[in-house]
Amino acid sequence: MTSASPPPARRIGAPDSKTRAHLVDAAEQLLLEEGYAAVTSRRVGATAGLKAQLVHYYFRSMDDLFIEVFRRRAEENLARVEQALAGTVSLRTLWELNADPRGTAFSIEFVAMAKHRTAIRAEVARYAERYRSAQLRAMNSALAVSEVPADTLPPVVALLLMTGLSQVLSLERSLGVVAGHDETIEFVIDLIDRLDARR
Amino acid sequence: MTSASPPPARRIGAPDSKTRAHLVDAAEQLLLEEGYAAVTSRRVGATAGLKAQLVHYYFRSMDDLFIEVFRRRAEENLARVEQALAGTVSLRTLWELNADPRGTAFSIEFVAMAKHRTAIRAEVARYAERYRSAQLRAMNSALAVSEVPADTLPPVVALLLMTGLSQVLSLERSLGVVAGHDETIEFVIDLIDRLDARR
DNA sequence: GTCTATACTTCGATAGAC
DNA sequence: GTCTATCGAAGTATAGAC
Repeated sequence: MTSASPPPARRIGAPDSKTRAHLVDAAEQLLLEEGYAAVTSRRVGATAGLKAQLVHYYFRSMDDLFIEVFRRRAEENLARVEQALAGTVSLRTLWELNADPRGTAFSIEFVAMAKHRTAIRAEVARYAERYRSAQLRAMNSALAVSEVPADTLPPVVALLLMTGLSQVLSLERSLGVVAGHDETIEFVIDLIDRLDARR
Repeated sequence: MTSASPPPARRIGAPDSKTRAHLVDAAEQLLLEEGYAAVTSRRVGATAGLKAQLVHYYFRSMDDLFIEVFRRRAEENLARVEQALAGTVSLRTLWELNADPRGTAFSIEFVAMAKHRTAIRAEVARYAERYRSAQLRAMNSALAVSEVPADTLPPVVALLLMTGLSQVLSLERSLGVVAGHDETIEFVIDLIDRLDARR
């Protein structure tokens, strides 16, 4: 659990501080409502009802704050997927985990940041691999149970198609572009349910 | 072609100025290389080798600059798709137009911005609909030629799957997460080519 | 028509007070 | 251990000189 920036000699607040948690909450809220560019120390402070300088007391840099926001949700999300994976998971469940709009909004912000900020990219990439691997295990078993042969539809392909589709849908919806969405969702869910019924 | 902001009483430079075009170039370069947060008047000026204040002479606001950057590329892109559409287009061509990594990088930035900035959202949404419609016409004809019945794979569904997949692939690649990519691309291209061969 | 001098705001970060 | 006073750099935008 190494830190993002090479350590400058400065005192940093306790990791379990309640104030610190409030700051992370405020940062997350701002991130989702106004995008990463709105997450400045001053605005985070104001949103949390605290002084802006506290952000720099609890976090070495803004990147460190972002990473904390990311980690908190990523771990929670990963836990959810791994829990759903405990039994034999259905394609339907897998689809619904992916389609969660809250998750996609979060993704957009962090992917946009990750493209240009090394510390954040490392964190996002690490999580993406773990997430992918968990999902792939689930997809493997789901397709096997429904007796879909791997040369008809390899699990990785199914997973990437699924992920891509739910991202595009969510992303377009956020723009107000929804032509064809209902038809597509209906088609996909219908297909998924037919496969799930084979088990 | 209305402007984004309600007009403040200030003089704005000629739209066909060469200096103005240089600023747009610089903004685009910065956007792609460092993300939208790096596109500030000062940095755009420095990149173009010009005074930062010129940005505000040629553009009412930074949003107006972003919209200009967007429009220039969007129109060019749309023209490319519509041109490819002139004859009967193959699925392969459609795939390749979508998979262009330069386009996806551009998309990420503008979609991230559009989520939180109304003027930009309006512009992006308008373009997205035109683009979608052009692509859909192409997909319709391509699938019809290959005799894929609409109840097996509706064109909208095919299009959204294709778009989603190419976006996810490009996005993950930018993070350095490429597990399963080659296999997926091979599978999809193979499928596409088999369908194209039926024509 | 084109550009610059300048104003004012907000940024991240630190040193040091409690 | 916790918080605040303060700094220098960078942000957008305008009014007015050429």
